[in-house]
Formats: sequence, C-alpha cells, structure tokens
Amino acid sequence: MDFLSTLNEPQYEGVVNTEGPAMIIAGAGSGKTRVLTYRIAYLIKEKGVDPFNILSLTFTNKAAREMRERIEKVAGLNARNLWMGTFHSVFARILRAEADRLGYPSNFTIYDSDDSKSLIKTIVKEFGLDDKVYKPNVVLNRISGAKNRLVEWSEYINNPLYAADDAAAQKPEMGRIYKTYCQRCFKADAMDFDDLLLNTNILFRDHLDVLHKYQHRFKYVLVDEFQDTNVSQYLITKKLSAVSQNIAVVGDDAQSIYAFRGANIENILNFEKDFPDLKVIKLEQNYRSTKNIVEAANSLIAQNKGQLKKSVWTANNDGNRIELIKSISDNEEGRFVSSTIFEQKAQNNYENKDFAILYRTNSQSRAIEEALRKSGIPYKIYGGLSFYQRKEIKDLMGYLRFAINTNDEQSFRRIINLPKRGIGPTSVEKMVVAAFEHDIPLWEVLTNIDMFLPGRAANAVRDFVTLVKSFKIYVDSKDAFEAASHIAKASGLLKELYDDKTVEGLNRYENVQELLNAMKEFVETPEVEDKTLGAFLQDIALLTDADNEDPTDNDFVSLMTIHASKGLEFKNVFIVGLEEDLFPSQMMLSSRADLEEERRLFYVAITRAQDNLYFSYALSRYRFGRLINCEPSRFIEEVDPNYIFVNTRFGSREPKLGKSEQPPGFSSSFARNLMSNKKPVAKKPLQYHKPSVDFKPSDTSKLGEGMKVEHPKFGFGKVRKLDTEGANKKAIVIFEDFGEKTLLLAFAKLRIVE
DNA sequence: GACTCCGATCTTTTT
DNA sequence: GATCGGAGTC
Repeated sequence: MDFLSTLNEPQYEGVVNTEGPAMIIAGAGSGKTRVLTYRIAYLIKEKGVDPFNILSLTFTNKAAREMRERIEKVAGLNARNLWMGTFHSVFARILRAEADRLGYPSNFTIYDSDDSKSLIKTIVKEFGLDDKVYKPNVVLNRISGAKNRLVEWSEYINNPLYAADDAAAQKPEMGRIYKTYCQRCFKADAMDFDDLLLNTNILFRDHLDVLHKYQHRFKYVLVDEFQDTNVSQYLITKKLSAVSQNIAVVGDDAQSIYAFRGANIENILNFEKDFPDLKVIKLEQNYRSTKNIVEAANSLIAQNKGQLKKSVWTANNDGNRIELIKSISDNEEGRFVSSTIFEQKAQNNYENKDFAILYRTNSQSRAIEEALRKSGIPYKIYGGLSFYQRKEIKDLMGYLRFAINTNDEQSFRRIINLPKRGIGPTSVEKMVVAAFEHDIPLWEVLTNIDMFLPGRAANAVRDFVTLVKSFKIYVDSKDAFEAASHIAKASGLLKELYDDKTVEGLNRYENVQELLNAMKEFVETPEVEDKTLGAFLQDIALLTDADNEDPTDNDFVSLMTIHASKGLEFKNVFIVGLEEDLFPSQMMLSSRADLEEERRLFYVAITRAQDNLYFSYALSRYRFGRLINCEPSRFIEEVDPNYIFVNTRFGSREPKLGKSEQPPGFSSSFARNLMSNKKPVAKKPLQYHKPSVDFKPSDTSKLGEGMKVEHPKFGFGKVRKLDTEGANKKAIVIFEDFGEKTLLLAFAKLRIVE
C-alpha cells in the first residue's frame, strides 16, 4: 500500500482502524477528505471488502462525486459499486425500492422546499388563518424541526408540551396544519426533504426484515461532515451499523453551521455514549493555510464556550497578515475587491480561480458583481436562485412531474392553467377539496370531472386530461429527452416562451433548452441504464446548484455564501460585508440567539483561505432598497489584532463617490465623519431616490390635463388625458423615461410639479 | 370567474 | 429587484 506512506501519524490511524466504531475529529484543512478516501481504498484493496458493502454518506452530491473519483484513482474501477451520496439521495433510493412497505408508490414525487411552502400556504388559507401569523417559512421550520426529531404528527398533536409551545407563540393551530400537511403529502404520493429521512427511520423501525437486509448489506458505514447531521440522520446510521459496529464518523465541531436545519452537535456526545469502545482520532495539523490564518482562526474560535478540545496548528510559513479594509459603501467595497484581485494577479501570478469572495447572504453579491463586471474580471456566482428554481424550469418540470405522478398536487396547481385555459383558482380549489373530501386520488377527480365541476371549466379540464394522458404514453414508451421535448412542445410552454422576444423571454427559452440538453446528455450517457423520464427526475430532484459545476473547471472568481463554501479552499479569500447585524445576522441573533453558530460560520470562512485573507466591511450599504448605516462586525474585534493589518489605502482620505451613487444628504462632511469616527454618526437613515415631498393620492384631485407631474417610480411626466367619468378615475401620463402609462387615480402617487 | 395591473412587502444560511 | 396580493375590469 504505497499511498499510505504519504500520511502523517493520526491520518494513518484514521485510515487503517477500519474495524469497530471510530470518530475522527478533523480540524480545518487537516486532510479529512484524504483520510476518508484512503480509508475506503484501504478497505477495498487491503481488506478485500466488496465496494458493494460500503456505504459512504456525504453532505453534498459534489463531495460524493469527488470522493468517488479519487477512490477510483487509488483503488481502481470497481469502486463504482460503492454506495456513496448524500443522506437524502441514498435513502430516497432505498425508499423507492421499499416504497410499498410504507404505502407509497415507488415513483413518489419529492417536494422541494418551494413545494412544501406553497402547500402550507394553501392549507393556511383553507383553514381561514392569517398567513402573517402562520408564515409558511415559520410553519415549515416548525414541521421540519419536529420531523427531524422523529416527532410524527400523531405524536405532535397528542403532546401537550408542543401545544403549549405553539399557544405561547400565538400559533395554536400548528398541530392541525402539521397533520393536514402530512396527509396532503401522502395523498399526493409525495415526500418532502425531511420525509426522506423520517420515513427511512419509520421503515427501519416497523419493518425489521428490511432493516436486517440493509444492516447485512452495509458492513461498513462512513459519515462525512458528522457535525452537520441531525438526529434523524444519526439514528439511521446508528441502526444500520448496530450489528457490524463498523461505523466511522468524520467531522469538526468547530465547523458546525447547520443547527438551523436541525444539525445537532450533541450527536457527537451521543455517539460516544452509543458506541462506548469507540476509537477517537484527532487530526490537528493544518496543511492548507499560512500560520497567520490558522492562528487568527484559532483566536476567534476560542471565544466559543461549547467545543471539543482540539488544537489546530500548522508547519506552514507565517504568510501575510489579514488585511482589513473599510469602505464607505458597498459599491466601494466591490471596487476595492476587484482592484485588489487585479493587483494580486499582476504581482503574484494568481489566476482568477485562485480568488473567492464570501458573504453571509446571497443578496450581497450584487454590488460585488457589478464591480467585477466593470473591471472585466470573469466571475461565477454559486447559489442564489438555482437553475431548478427558475419559473420556466419549474413550469416544465411541473408538467413532467405530473405526467409521472398524476396525484402531485403542487405540480397540478402549477400547470393546470398554464398556458391559460380558463381554469381559475376557484375551480382548482374545488377539485382539490373534492379529492380530499371523497378520499379519492386527484387524478380520479380529474377523469370524472363532470361529477365535481359544472359548466365551462369542466370542458377545459377534460382537454387537460386528454393532454396529460397523451403525455403519459410518451413517458412510458420514449426516453427522457424525447418525452420531455414532446411535452414542452405539446403543452404550449415552449411556444409561449418562443413568442416572448424580450431579453428575459429569450433567456427563459434558452433555459428550457438547457434543461432539454441536460436530458439529452443523460440519455446519451452509456452508464445510465434507466433512460426514462422518471429516472431522470429522480436523479435531479435532490441536486442543488453547487452540484452542477466545478470551480476549478474554468478560470473565474468564485462568489458564494459561506455556507456554500464549506469543504472548498482558495488561495485568496475575501470575506465581505462584515457588519454588525449582517454578520452576525440580526435574524439569527433575535430568533435563536445563537451567536456561537455565527462565529463558527466566520471560522469556516477564515479557514477556506490558503495564502491571503481579506476582511472587508462597508459603513453604509443598500438593504431592502434603502441606504442604511452599518457598524463593523464584533467578530473583527474578536480576532487577535496581531494577525490583522488595517489597509489605509482608502481610509486615510475622504472618499469620493460618483455622482450617481451619492444619495441626497450625503455630504462630504458626513463622509468624513464616517471615516474618522469609530461609529458612523447619522441622525436618520439615509434615504435614496425617495422624493422629499410625500406623495399622497389626494394630490391628484387637483390634477388637470397638460400638467407636469412627478411619480416616485417613473419620474417626471406630463398628463395627456384625464378620465374622470364613472367610478374609475384614470390619468394617462407620458413619462420622460418610461413613456405612456395609465394610472388609477385612487392609487396613483402623483405629485403636481406645475 | 378569470385576468391585469399596480403597489406593498420582504431577504439567512440549504438537502 | 422579484414576488404576492388586492382592486378593478373584462
């Protein structure tokens, strides 16, 4: 085993201790992936274990793919039979195989969080509740939290503790919503993300023969990113390895950043309890970063109270100190980042792909993006609105999903009136309710529509049913690409997009083509055995954007959230938007009061960097379309100042803003104050592009034809015509920048200029 | 009952 | 800067 010679002592231990339970605590940059891959390779080559008997669970599909490739390099091609993937994808596969045990068909649909949220929204509406109180996000989080602790709705409803909790939160109907939500999912032959784990637990709990089968099958279980697993996931792995005891978990408690999703650090403690003769191995040498970066990260994380004992160190060079940059605005911050990238590339021969810009929230990418575009630096944004979340893609997917599973309520709602066929929300609601009240599948209501819906709409539904039936024939007899192409055309979706000649319309059309291309590729891949549409949908249901592309593939700067950066490394890293309330996030602090998790997030960001690290904050920033003042993040002060070097390039002189970005009231003295004082002084938040005069609808009573007016959105214009007849008073205004608009006077916020 | 348009509202992170 | 919901119209 020549490859073993490259490992250090604890790494070696981590690889060869394959029998019995093991916990590998791996500090950032300590070669964790290496240990995992070598461990699997060692099992196959040295121990002669059949790859078929190894289950390796990772956090993202991408991590799984990378690991598989690396193992194949070391251990040869038979590694292909490994069971490797995310918890969700692996257990979705098992659930499909055993679906009948749970009363599900094996072609069940997987609801993504958008589907879940809209289902919750309809339920809240049907119950006649206020969706301001029962916000879909909040309700879903509550349900998700329960499921991840294996609390099913029946238990939830009967447990007075939960009822008391919900009553205290002014949401007494939560249990009822939970129950209905589950029933609706089941009826639609659908599982949400959490169901994939919960139902696996139920499957293993209620069907011991199935459990035994998989216990026998998976003789070796490996779990990556163990700190981010939730109770539901942990129990699955625990059950699977109860007989063989060959379970290895790898993780770093300092990098646990998914508690909001139910991740539970206590799993680590439970693991020690559940597997008492456990072998603990600590990887503490960091190979990734300079000494300055490692120590800075250590000094930060030392502030956290709850953590395992571990001391990360490195033999690498000191390297540069962390540069702290303050800027006046988020735009300037963007300019600074892009000019620094430019200089670094010129001076130190870095390529674009050596740079990453990390931020707390996706919405922060905009200002950075603009600056990079202006300086002609190629970049790529990860995350944000993912490809599969785009409307046009979801529309087509809705058709495809419905053709596979005609009980999928969410897809049904999406496509039933798209393109318009004269079936409005009232009719839709009638059909869905009918299915529920008569306890029959939705498809049965549709095929016997005369019994449930009178008149015109029924005809439209009949046509729709005929259309879907024809789609099903295609789905059954053709491959994914042919079936989807046909459906895209015959549904009229493609034509509608094609007819839209605006830039966005063109974009949408291309996106749909891209999806079809992906199917073509899928169908033409020789290793893919099942080329049906159903197989394709199963394949992509659990994909995320991050899985689609490899940042090392091409030469561009990477922009992403810190969460998305987990597991990656870059030579140069910018952490931008280091402002109080943004990072640490206001929301995180107020809702869960978990400063430590935010700090771990910062730790993750810092430890992505190999050579150079930059902290950056802006003293004013656009949020919610408004310019607000910001204070530097407390986290900056928590890093030992010995490792930080304050960049004075911009701080020493008064910043100049371009005219277009100077908000009213942004005087040079204000700017000076911002830069010199530690805390910016401003009596009121700055307003941007908001007219100084209040726009009131009552102003419009004095309106006359030919008058010059101002509108908060459209700017200046001239009234061409007033229509004061009848109940609907209208004004037709020709705006200088936006052309002719018809405004309803009851709502129009017009100000008379002269 | 369906459709259209304007204005209000909201943004934490993700499988 | 998108999406949602309400009001008004067809």
